[in-house]
Amino acid sequence: MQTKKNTATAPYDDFSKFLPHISIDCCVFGFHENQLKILLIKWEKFGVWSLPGGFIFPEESVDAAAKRILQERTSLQNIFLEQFKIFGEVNRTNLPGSREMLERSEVDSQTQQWLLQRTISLGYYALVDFSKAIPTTTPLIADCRWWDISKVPHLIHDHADIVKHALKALQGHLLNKPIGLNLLPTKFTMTELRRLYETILGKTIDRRNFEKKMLKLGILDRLDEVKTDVGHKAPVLYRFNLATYDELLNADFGFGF
Amino acid sequence: MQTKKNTATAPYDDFSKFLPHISIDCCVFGFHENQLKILLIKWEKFGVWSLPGGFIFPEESVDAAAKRILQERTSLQNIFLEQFKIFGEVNRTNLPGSREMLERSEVDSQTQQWLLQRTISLGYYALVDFSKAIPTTTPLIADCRWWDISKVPHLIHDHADIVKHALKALQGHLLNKPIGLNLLPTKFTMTELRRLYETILGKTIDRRNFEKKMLKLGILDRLDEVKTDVGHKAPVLYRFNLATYDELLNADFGFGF
DNA sequence: TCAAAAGTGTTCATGGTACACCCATGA
DNA sequence: TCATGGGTGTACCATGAACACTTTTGA
Repeated sequence: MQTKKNTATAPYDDFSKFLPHISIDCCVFGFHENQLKILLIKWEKFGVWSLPGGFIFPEESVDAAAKRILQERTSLQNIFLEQFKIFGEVNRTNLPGSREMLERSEVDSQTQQWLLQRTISLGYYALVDFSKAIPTTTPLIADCRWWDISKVPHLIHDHADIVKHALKALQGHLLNKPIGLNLLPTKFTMTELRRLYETILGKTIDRRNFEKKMLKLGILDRLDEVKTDVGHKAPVLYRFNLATYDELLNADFGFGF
Repeated sequence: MQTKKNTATAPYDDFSKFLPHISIDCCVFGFHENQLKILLIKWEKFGVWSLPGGFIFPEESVDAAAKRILQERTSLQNIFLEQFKIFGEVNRTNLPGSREMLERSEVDSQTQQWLLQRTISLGYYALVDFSKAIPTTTPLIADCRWWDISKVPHLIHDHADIVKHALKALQGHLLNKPIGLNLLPTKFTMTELRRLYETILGKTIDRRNFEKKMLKLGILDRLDEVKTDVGHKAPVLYRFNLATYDELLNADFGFGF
């Protein structure tokens, strides 16, 4: 796995350039080896893992800020982003442990205050093609890497809660947002697509019924190409048909009525 | 319709008590005479209609702020609230027209600055029992009343857009949030429930099939009571069975797989 | 030759949709 | 007595769920 270093980023003392009391936290999901992955960062001075996040410039829309933050972390343009929840409890950045952690670190008191102050976090999730994202560190961020969703380490503040809610949102959006399109590489097998659904929903799905249903949706193009070197019968590759996929997403859902 | 006056509210010059750059805007929905209604306020000094909204105190959670804002406007406790979208464009509070409107008003320049500054709005919708909410004015708010959702007047800033997104969220939540429970009075007829669904979805639903499906869900108790004085055969009244309703909402939705 | 996953169809049960007639009530 | 909506059942169709055997490939 590739990791990039980016040394051209804002130092601590630039926080005053941002809007106060508002942050963005992002759950970046990827899919690799039939596992759902999440991108986490480790703060250099605190030695604690956290969701990638950041703050908003006064002349920048919230969506643009989220995009900027993620570009910095993944080196990707055009990331699929969804805002899923606001985390607005008064003490979420000042829980037992947060203050102690900061005080133990070598961070100046002005920065400590910024990081401990009451902050409303806007929760986004992002879907990226695992094979194209390049986890990128910056001077403040000692590590940035993928974690299996079932093995995330202890996280700062309420970030474990944020991940939980992001997963729930992802489940709810599986049928009406382009989740597969954004998490899979351009060409994929039916089994890879099914594993993605199984991982997100947390249950197994009948192989034949899944294929029938997916093909009937009309959003997949079957390619004249198979995936070889897999140790068994070579499976056919598919890709999403963007035109019909868009049509489907824009269609009404009927809601059963 | 009852309207209450509340004279004990913060004057203009108290804005500095709130967190800057963040506001809450609420789409309060009610249901009356088979029509979906929305509660709007009219600013005294600007003469323009707007969503009820407000700001957040430093020591108050976002949800608590939304609750407080709505209690002030409806005199209701325990309002059903859902955060549905963030409105984060840079110029959303400073669109063509906003500045002119404020300059024409008699509002002091400090207040003008507060109202025109870049503000991220957290969009909530609320569902209330129309018959129990009491639209309440305050010294700054000259009018507060229900509008038919199809007849909302011109609104300040991007509030028309906020309403549009709230409606879409409401449609999406119709099957997995307690929409009917919160919009209808305790006792209601099957037709009233169906009209609510029809209004929100914007389409007609077969009367017999709707009743069958609703009853099969097992969330309705049929009462030994009818609604009289209706000019036709007296319809049976129902009420929601909270226990089975909760069970249903907490259940998985299957997502078709 | 063995292990692992691919490819492929049918049956059954459930749920959705379409549809029409008589009844009770208040004006 | 009339207008309005209430109450009720069936037939057809579409969709979902369950389920097993043969084939291909790489190790």
